[in-house]
Amino acid sequence: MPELPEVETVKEVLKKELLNQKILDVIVNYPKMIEQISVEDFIKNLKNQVIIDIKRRGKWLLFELNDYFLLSHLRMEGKYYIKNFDDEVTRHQHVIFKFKDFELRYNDTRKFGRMYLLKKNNIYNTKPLSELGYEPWDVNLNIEYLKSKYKNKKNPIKTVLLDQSIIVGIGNIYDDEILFLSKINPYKKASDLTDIELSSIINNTKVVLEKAIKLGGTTIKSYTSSEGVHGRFQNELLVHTKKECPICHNKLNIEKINGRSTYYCANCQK
DNA sequence: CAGGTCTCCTGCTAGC
DNA sequence: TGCTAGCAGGAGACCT
Repeated sequence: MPELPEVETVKEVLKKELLNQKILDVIVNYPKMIEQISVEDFIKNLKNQVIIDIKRRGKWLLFELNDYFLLSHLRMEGKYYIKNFDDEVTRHQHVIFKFKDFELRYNDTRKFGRMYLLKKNNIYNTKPLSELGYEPWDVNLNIEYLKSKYKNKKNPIKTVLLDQSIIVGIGNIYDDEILFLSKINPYKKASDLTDIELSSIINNTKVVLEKAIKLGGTTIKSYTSSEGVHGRFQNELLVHTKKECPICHNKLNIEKINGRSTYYCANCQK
């Protein structure tokens, strides 16, 4: 499941292939994937646009074109494949972008991914990007900021860390890793966290995500960032998917918190 | 405003 | 062996 490091990896892989390439045609096999505008307009507006840059904001991929930004959220299983024209189109390849010498195919088994095509001006102040909180490395992400955001949050910190309007990029896997490194029990109410705990969360978010980016993300089950690209961070996971605490060797708790499977050590995380 | 629940999807798995 | 019910999960919609 793509979280920030996986999207960062996809971005880098796609930049190598797609910069300065002109979109010649687009095929949409699953219209619900396109938000806000009709498939007809989506295709019409994309034709002849050149990919000037590819950026990332939170878990969103941003394809910068001449006149638009194409936003793509991979959600659970979205992947981009570079294919030849005559490669077989499988049932999970929902959007196909045709370039001069190859095709870019958006593949998504569960069809949860979404795309927006937005006029270029002011995209960071337009939904969906306007709803996002700080990047983990933003200097504005500090204890005072988290305190103000968490003040009225009675939900478990496990749940609140997933809230993209506060900090972007954390998904269910890295959430568990961050809380383990911070020695914080996932059930602890966000509003009850001390300054030291908030500081730990800020630091460990950066530590975990930076390391995952260096290793090309995490490959669990079906998720690969791009065809043939496998992350290696899964080898570094401390608690998520694990059975035993790497520090005290107690058996890890595996429980559902607000519907999300959560791995933690009840002994080390207070 | 905060929080709970439902929804979207399909592949996989536990259980019979 | 073959079937099905149930589960996984990011984020938005909708309700309280």
